[in-house]
Amino acid sequence: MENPTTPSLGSVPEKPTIDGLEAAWVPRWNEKNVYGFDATATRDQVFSIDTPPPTVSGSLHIGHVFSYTHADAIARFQRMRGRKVFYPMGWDDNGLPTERRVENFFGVRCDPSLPYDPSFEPPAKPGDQKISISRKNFVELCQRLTATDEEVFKELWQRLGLSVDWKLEYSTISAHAQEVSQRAFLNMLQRGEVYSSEAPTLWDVDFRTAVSQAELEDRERPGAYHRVRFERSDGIGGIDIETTRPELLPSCVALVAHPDDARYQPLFGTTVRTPLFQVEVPVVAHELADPEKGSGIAMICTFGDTTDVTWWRELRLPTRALIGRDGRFLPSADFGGDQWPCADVAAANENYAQLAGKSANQARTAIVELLTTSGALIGEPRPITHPVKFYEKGDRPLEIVTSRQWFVATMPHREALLARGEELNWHPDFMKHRFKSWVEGLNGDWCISRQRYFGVPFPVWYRIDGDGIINFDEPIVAEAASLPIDPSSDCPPGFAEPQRGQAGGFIGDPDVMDTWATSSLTPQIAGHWGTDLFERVFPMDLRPQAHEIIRTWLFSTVVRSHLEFNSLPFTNAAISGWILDPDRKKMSKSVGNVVTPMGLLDTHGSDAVRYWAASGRPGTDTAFDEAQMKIGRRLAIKVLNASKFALGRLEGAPIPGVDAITQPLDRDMVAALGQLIDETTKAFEQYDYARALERTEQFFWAFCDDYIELVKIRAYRTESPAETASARASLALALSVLQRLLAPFLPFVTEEVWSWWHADSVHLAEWPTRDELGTAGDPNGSYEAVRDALAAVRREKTTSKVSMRAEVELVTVTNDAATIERLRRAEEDLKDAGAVRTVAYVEGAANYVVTLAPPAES
RNA sequence: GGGCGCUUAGCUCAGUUGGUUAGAGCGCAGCCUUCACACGGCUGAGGCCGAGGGUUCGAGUCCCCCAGCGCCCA
Repeated sequence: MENPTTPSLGSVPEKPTIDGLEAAWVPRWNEKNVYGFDATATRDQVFSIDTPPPTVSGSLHIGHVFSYTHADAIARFQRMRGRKVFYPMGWDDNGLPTERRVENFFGVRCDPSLPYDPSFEPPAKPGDQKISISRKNFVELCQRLTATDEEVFKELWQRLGLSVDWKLEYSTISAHAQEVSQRAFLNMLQRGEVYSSEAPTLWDVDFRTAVSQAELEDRERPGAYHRVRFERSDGIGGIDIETTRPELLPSCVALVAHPDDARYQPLFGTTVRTPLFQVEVPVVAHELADPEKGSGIAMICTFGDTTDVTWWRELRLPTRALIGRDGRFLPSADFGGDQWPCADVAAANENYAQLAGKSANQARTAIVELLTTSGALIGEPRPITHPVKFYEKGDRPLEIVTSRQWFVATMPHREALLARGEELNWHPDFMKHRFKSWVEGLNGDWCISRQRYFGVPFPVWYRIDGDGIINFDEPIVAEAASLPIDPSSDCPPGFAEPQRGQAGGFIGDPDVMDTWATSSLTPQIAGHWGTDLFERVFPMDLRPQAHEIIRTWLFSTVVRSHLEFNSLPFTNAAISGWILDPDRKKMSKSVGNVVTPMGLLDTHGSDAVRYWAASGRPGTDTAFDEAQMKIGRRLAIKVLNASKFALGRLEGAPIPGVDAITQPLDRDMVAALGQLIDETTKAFEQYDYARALERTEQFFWAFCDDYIELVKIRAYRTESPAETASARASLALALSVLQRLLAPFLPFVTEEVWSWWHADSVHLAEWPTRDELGTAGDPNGSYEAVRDALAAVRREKTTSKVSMRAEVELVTVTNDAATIERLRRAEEDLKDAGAVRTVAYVEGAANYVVTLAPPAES
């Protein structure tokens, strides 16, 4: 390595401190465009990162700091290796979380039927009663709030030291992101990969929107098995079924048992009558029926759960849906209609009247009463606890409601998607199983439409025929050049605004896209799909993210890229773990709210918090541990002090090159340094930042505690120029290498100390290589042998309760010949570091006898 | 029910193709008012590597089985 500089330490503070380094360096990095992407770089020179866009309406928690630090360490490593790093930051502002926050923050509610009010201003303080506003007004408030959220997030990210190129900032609600979303949607439509259909869909009755399988979660809820008797149509006996949802009895379309179930085999093909409603339903066979569950025979209703939907579809059963979009039973049912044969319509309607307008819970109470009275309820309901499907952000169990939705046809591509999962490099590798089991468990196409307001609209309209019937099958698509459009305010080609909603006219698609339908396009959005830039960054090199969104973000991105480009969207996925409470439980809200990321950065310093984060191994859940941050802080301070001291030894004269490294101790230390470079480089190449940090840290402390101590006097000594030069060259080399190896983890303190002897940023310096060591490295065992002897001297001083500066009269080293030779060649260093006067050597089993000098007369 | 991961010192964790007396940090104890660092330094005491079985000259490391914890999927 060349060291043309003569350190001039005029800029080194007398008492250096790590406090305030963030405030000093963030603006300078911005000014000097240290992290700017070189948009002229060719694809092979680029390292591109598909940064997760955080949901801005949520607050950033410590888990974000954790995983974003991991990605940043990798970005910094790649940048120092000479790659042109494409590291954007996006904001995910679409979707329900933002809507909810806007409703609460401003005290408003969206009513799409209202006209836009350009002069609307929300009240200074939200009132008890929410104000209804138009969709456009609502969206404006969403944008206003997310804009301020984004500023707060950006400040935190900069403070944390993320080496993002802020010129590449994007948001998922921007016109650009909308344009990309709509274009990608239209491409899929053209290729037949997306379709709309009136079908049973998972439905949240509070948000009144469809949700997708990826947004489900099971929650254990109390319920009860109700044993209900159906009378056989032939009049010879009844069949008892068990159900947790007796209120769906009027929606019953069949009974089902396993085809191999001998108890029910004779009944397949026969019919039974539902109690209370006297509807004749068949007894059918299907393998999904569980003989172990309840009485082994179940009622199929349209629709109680997703299994009902499967049975309904595969067995071609009629539809008798009775739950509305508000989760309440419809006002009436068509008993006796074409699809609804009924032996006693009057009784059925009378009983149904007890359910009409009620919620599921209320209806359950009512029907249990009716069943009890009629004698069809056998025994008492048996309480159980069972998993119930919820929308992850919802408070009431999901219903299944038939509605028109847009779907991406994922099911035909399952095998191909599984192959994509295999093709992707997962870090750690075992995370691939999450993807695999998710794809294998898919039970339907991906529903991407949401009946919400704040999101990307579908760029289509529908013709209304002369009779006022909407033709959903042949949507009018927006012209590519016009994107992005909002079909609720923009007019389709060939129509005029007055024709909206009129017979013979058109109507816009009312829905918005699922948030994942947009964020699955982050490579296209960030990389400006369609421009020259995209070719330079796609497929991305790295997707860093947490494991909880493998089934959503990672999966959906793979789907979109597979369909659009027939490739993976990124070649590597680095999956971060979760932050757990110190008691190993999932981080609780209460703790997360008390311990804000910004507060931690204030208390410990950004480098310290990053140190804690980078200590968490890839994919491993990590305990929230402020003690670890204190250790990181200590390391940062040590970097500061050790650098100051070492540079002080180098001051005043040119630093010799590596050819000057001639002393065995120095050459052995440099050999170890070379090994460290190999190890950390390899670890980083495998995305194992934690190992790189651990090894570097370990080396660094030994370097400070032992090597600097051993050579600090020699580096000053003038009577033996070669030995002095060797010490000075080695110190400079090791210091330079260590500062650079630590730079991805401790960007602030390393930049500070680097600036004391370099003009350019350490973050643009070259990642250390063995080449720069020249032939200086020579693994000869001296470093370890001398450290061992020094430890023996220190041990004696400690047990004798004297200062480390106390003089030692004699050290008698007993050891094998080779070790003795190593020590002999570094004897002066040992004497310097241990204040030793004489060293004697004896061959034999390893032992040190340290004789302290009598205390000096004072 | 299927799958994945974890179980090593009081705590948090390393331990990369199996190789001599198992490592680090924190904490703890003791010492050192040291001229880079008291936001420090030095030294030390702590472990039959979750249980059982197997392969091997040799197992924390490989195989089988069991248990506990966590997560993913159904």
